[in-house]
Amino acid sequence: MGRVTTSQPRLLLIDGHSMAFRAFYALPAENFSTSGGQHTNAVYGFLSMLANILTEEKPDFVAVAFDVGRKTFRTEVFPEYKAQREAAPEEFRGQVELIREVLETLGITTLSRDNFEADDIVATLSTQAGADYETFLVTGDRDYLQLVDDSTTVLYPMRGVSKLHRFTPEAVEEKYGLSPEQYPDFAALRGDPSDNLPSVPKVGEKTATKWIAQYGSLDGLIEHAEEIKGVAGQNFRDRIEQVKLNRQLTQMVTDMDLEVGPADLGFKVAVSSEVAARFDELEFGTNLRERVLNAVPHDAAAEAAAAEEAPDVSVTVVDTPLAEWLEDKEHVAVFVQGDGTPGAGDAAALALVDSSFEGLQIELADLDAADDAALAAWLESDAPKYLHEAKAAWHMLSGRGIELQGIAHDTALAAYLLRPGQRTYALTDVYQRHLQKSLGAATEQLSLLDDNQLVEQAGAIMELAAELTSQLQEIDSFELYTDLELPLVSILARMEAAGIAVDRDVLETQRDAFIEQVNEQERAARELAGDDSLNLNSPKQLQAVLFETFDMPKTKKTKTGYSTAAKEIEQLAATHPHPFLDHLLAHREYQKMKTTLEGLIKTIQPDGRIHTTFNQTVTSTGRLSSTEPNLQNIPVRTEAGRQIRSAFVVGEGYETLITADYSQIEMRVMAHLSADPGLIEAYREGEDLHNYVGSKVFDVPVDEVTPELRRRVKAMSYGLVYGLSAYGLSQQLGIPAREAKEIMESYFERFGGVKRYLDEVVVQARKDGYTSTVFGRRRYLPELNSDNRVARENAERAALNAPIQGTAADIIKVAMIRVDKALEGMASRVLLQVHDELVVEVAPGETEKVQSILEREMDKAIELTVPLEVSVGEGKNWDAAAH
DNA sequence: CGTGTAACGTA
DNA sequence: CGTACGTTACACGA
Repeated sequence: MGRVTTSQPRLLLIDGHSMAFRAFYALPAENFSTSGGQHTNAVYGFLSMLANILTEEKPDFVAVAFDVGRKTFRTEVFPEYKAQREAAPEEFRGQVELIREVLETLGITTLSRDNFEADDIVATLSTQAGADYETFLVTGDRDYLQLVDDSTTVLYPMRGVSKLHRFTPEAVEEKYGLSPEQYPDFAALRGDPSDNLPSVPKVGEKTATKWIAQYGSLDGLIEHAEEIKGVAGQNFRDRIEQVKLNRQLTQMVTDMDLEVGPADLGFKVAVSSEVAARFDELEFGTNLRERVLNAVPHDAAAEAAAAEEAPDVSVTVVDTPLAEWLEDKEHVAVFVQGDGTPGAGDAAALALVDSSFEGLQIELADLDAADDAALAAWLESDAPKYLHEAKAAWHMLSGRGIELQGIAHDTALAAYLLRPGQRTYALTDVYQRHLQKSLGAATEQLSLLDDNQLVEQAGAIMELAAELTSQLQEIDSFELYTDLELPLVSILARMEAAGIAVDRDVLETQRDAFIEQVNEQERAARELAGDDSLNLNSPKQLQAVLFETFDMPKTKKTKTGYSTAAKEIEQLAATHPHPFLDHLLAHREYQKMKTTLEGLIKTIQPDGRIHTTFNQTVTSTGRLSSTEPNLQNIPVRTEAGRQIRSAFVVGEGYETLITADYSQIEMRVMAHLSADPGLIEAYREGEDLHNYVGSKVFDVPVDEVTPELRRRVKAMSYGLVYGLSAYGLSQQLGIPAREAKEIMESYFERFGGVKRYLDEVVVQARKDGYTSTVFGRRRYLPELNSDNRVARENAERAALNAPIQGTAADIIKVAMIRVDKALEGMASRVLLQVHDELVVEVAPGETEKVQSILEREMDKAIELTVPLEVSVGEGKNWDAAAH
């Protein structure tokens, strides 16, 4: 609007490093980083700026130039050139490479050349463009002002990167009192601390401007050097050679031999799915992605234009009677709306869409008896149904007395297997992620519902089912999906619906006891601190008491001060005993127990049972997670903790609880994956693993492995599964780093297969971009190739752990399916899964049978090179059933 | 009121 | 400077 359009093509040249750096300092690094620790603030800021400029300037040709390293022809002439610059901050590392990758994905040319700076590339291209192009140079480096002319404008960031100042010849003149050609003369004379170019004493910006203006150029000034009076004049005469060198360095190279010219810098058409994948990797939202994508030519542009007229999902709503419509449908996408709370769900409305995208939308309250019965019968039949988050739908329908069967697709699960570790798998997000189309979320309130809103959701599920199926097949994960994750959906739904019985009285009695204890510890601690309103839960207040009132030695630093974690307090108590510390630690434990108990009591439903939700799409490794409440972290290690466990009891009509767990499953998976002969032998011989490993590592007979040695070996064995370092081991064991290193070396010497495996896993993952479990479950770890050391090492440890933890997760999922099948026809039922443990509620008379089913089916879940070991316990409550 | 951090429970 | 989670409470900024 308002811009004079010329017939000339528009050329945009960006100094990539310069602008990345500006972006880096414009946005706080700590607010932009991926879950793996790679900072992305410069990437984000750069792309945001790029989107703005592209939209504003609408260039026909674009290139972004980058420096290659520090060494250039300039440093050869003048080794001090830019030598004072410190290494870029750690947080900046890797971001330039990420920017280049995104630019390439966007179809924008990037250029760099050994021995030259980005300046020279830009200067050469802009010179080649001459008057034939309207050229825009984007940079935070004022040396570029020498390139400004009638057809070349420099866009220079003023504050942050959002406001760009336009330097035309007039603007340069106005700001510096010099012409663009005079600018490099001025810069050479003034010197430049940022490039480490020396200045002339007594000659600053003012004098430099005056002299250059007076004599027209540096050459003119040098010719008349003898005329200049005063100390400044003498200083200049003394340093003419340095100034000449400055001028030489400031001069940009305008005649590089580049393999491309301005006309070669057109956009390549960006593939929006690839752009989406890049942005997902960087964990950027869809907002920036849309802005950037819309600023460049891309494949979905045509679709998007069409989409403005027609909705993305195109479904025909019909008014065929329900029962008739359902006849001989092969597959149907189902979208259910309602409340998916386990044990308390309800369905309000649903939509059905068939494979020809013909659909119905039904409010359940409106159905007549015949249709109601037909619908229920169909939902409970084996007829294949495609859903998104089928477990929630199961609970909704369960509220209407319908037990959903025939779950043939769950597009949330499919999306999870394709891209684990995403923050959300909501239908609209998955739709956007995998089909690059947008879908409005359905209104939750029934009264506000459009006539076809639910049908659109079901249509999206139908579309996604086809797309995700082929994507899963491409990565050989379709069987994992159909044979493992999908069958688990209804098993988990039934577990959640069953819930686990608790003894409310026991929980409340325990809670009251802990309240007493908490109050007592709090009173004592407040008295000692001399502050009767001290909040022991406030790290801030605690720091004040510990390090100011009591003046104790400082603990480990945290972001907000000094740590008040139990571990640190314990250390403090060991070196500086103080009753306040004892009360504090006691308070911590009781307080934790108290809140755990209060949380649990709140979640008891009217049936006297707690119904957790198992999430199947949360973890990046393949484990389940448990929420509302989390029943996978109920205390067990302390006596007080076991008391809480004892409140989880066998329900009415049932006889007992059985728990069955895999012993050392991750170590066994490690033995299998590493194929280490030593570990395999230990398990095959049925040795106590840690004693066996201890005897090898410390070179003593098995029966001479002391408890202390065993403890160290155990810590190390488990640590290795997590990517433990020698330093970490020394910290955990409280031994010198040297000693820890020796133990690890000795371990790797005796168990070379483990060492080889762990190294290999990272190498392979770096090459592939992902790790795989025995069952083919992938975890993508792009940050293995990050330049950011912290991010990269985090990813390496994740790569070590993912195949092991993930395979163990796969195994127990297989076991759950087998156990569920074996329990068919019996009244006993699985209630909980805690990663390597199943909790079963046993009906009268079925104890022995259930026990043998668990032992058999869990054992047969997979055949590894080492045996699995399942241990089973039985009792009236969860604690008593432990073993 | 929502968001981030510290702390701490589990496998 | 050991992986994977969820919940609680506090502190802070909109």
